[in-house]
Amino acid sequence: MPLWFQLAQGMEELIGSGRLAPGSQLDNEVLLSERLSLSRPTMRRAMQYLVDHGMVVRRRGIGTRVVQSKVRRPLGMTSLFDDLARTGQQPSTRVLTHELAPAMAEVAEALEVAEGSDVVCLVRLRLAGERPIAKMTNYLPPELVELSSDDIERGGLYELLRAQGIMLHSATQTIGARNATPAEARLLEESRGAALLTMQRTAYDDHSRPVEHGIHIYAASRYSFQTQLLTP
Amino acid sequence: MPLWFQLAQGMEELIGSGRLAPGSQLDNEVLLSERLSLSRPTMRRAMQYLVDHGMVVRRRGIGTRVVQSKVRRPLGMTSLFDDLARTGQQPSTRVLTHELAPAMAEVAEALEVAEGSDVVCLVRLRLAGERPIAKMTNYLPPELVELSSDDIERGGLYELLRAQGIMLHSATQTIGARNATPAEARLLEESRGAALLTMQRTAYDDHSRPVEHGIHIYAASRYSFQTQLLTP
DNA sequence: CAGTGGTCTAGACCACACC
DNA sequence: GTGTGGTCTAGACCACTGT
Repeated sequence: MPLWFQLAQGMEELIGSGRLAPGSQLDNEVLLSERLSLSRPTMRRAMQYLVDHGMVVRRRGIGTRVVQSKVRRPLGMTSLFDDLARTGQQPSTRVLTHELAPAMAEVAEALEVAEGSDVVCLVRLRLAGERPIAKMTNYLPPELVELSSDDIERGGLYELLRAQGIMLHSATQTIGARNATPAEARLLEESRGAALLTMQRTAYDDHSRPVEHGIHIYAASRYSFQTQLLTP
Repeated sequence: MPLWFQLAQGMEELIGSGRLAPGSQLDNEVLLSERLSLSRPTMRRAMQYLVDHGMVVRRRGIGTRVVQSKVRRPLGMTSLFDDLARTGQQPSTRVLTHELAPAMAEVAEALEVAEGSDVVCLVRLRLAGERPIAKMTNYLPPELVELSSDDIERGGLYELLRAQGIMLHSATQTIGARNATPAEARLLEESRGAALLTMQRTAYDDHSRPVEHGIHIYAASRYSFQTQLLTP
């Protein structure tokens, strides 16, 4: 583990625990690096990490201050479901469909395969406790991956892909909303025409090959997305 | 302008224009830095920028490859509205309300002021061409900012804040969905009970003071959010 | 002015992937 | 092996802020 990362983790711990108080000013980086017998670039690398994760603000001529800690969220997108999982509500997954099926136009375009060619189609129902909150439909190129339904019920899809040596690199998401069809309302235990959150996502590996396309619907009355973003 | 940034921009340009072909491998960083008479750390700083922006993939022992260019979006969140603006559909803004009003509980909490104390309340209607697509409600601490409705109709709210020396630092967003009330449906020219996309956002300046809280609703049939994200 | 972070250099060694 | 990116060091100068 790199020195600078250990350093950053240590400081993150200090900030998170409040031993470095929100709003307080850190010592300057030259002093800090001397005190820890590190070079300044190493110290700066750790500082950069803290800045990138929104934990401190640095200004030339002024110094480095710990950000007033709001709700500390990881960057990027999290969901209510993650929060539920953390706060103890039993989340679970039920596999509804797991089969080879011909790709619809949208899927074929996203996965860059011929329309109508076979792709892995996976439909899962996500539950919090006893109540369903999302229907997640995923499509994967068939040659990439060998999945068992058991594995899928247990862990996340992305962990499985990673375990097969597929390095995820980037993804594009579209978040929208629409009214539920009667069947969807029934499945998610919502009323007729209830508002649904929708998300489509295409994930790419580090060769820019599409690895997964998902079309998901969420019961909006019990689900939302949170993002924390830093203005660049 | 820093050397490494000019370098990064130059390479970004080369990649964007296709003179560095997608999928092609770059020369190793030692060679590149020698050829340009730069130190390796400077070259690495530029490379890091390209990695952070998803333009290249680097792997130890392998090399640096240009990512296959998908739709090149900026990182973070963009919206259909931005796309409309770029593709020429006339976007416009109409100020519906601009007044001092007592803060509701949600707003008071977000802006960290006493419930019922006065805050600037700003309600805008966003239109694409002739059709309304969003109702945006913003609350701002009254002492922070002096706004004219004219300014607001012309430019974005964030540009105005920046012009007043307020440095935005971070924001938290929650994206959800719900059914439109009759009044909302009428305003956005949607049918009764139509699905709406909702977004609440609180923005903070670099002293971690809340600077703005927004409660926005979007006509989901004509609006969605896009995000491009890199797996860290 | 003194103090801060930002940039840049020159060189060393290490960890990993492929042959 | 050989070649790649990743880490670390030591030191220099610059740009900005506040006094």
